[in-house]
Amino acid sequence: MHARSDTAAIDTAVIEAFLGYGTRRASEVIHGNFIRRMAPLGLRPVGFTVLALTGRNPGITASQLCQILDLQSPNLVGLVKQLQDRALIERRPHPTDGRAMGLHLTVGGRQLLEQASALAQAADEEASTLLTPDERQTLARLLHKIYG
Amino acid sequence: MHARSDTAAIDTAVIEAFLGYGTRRASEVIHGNFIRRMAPLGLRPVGFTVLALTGRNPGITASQLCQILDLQSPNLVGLVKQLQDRALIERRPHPTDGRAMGLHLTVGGRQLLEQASALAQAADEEASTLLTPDERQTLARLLHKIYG
DNA sequence: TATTGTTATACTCTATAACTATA
DNA sequence: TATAGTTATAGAGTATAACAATA
Repeated sequence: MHARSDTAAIDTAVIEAFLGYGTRRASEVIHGNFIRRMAPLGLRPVGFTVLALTGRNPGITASQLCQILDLQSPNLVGLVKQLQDRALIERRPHPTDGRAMGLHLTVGGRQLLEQASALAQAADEEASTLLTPDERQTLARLLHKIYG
Repeated sequence: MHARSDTAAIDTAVIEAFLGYGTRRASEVIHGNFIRRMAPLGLRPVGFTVLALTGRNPGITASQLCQILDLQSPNLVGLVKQLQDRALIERRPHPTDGRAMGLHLTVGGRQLLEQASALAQAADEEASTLLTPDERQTLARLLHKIYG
């Protein structure tokens, strides 16, 4: 459908009062920007966060990523495998835990992360043109009080 | 996995700076509260918003719902059908457009919406206990500047 | 010609159960 | 006994193409 029906007279205040609705809709807007801009790099939101966390925390494990990003480990396996196949990350034996593998960025992974970070920043800014820098910082702080 | 690895030493600031990350994570927290609390009522987030919008805007069409909620119409068909099968909403011919059907709440639908609204409010509050009433209002306002 | 609503279908994301190897 | 990582699988959410009826 190519919807063009008139919605001007519809009262939406009843759902916009909910933070669950506002966070979801705002998330989808930025998510859409992100997907579109990051498509040429072959990165999706979770893949980007994995690259970013690995870049800042060399040797991080899949288990730690799952805890921080609230992922189920079976869903991370394939993603890590893809990043490894693309030679963006390496898996090395964990120095003290024989069960675990430490993740590290390759040179190519670090280069891609730099490009991706700029695009992620652009996706953020595209969605928040109506916000002042102060408001953006306030928004990030209030959101962290919910998920942190 | 039952992750309990130590994440205290992990630097997460690099991703928490992004509004895309913050909105997504906050959305997932409230979403989880919502799903858990709303399960006994058999309502999911989108189903709730459809009931709420229909309750406040009797005669609203599927096309209008799709525009407001940013849904693809094929994905709304089954949901409306379910709500209709549960006798929560009725579809009546649109007064001026022979193609469209106007949606209306039944008495049971209005009763369920009342219960669901209270649970949705509880899901919001459970997630925002660290926010003052002022901060919650500010958060809703800033989010609306992104998705509105 | 465009829009409403529909069916069928595919793709992504997420969740659960069960397994191994190691702690 | 518990955790790290893996496999297989199922469910939910979302997307596109194509269609009939009406504007």
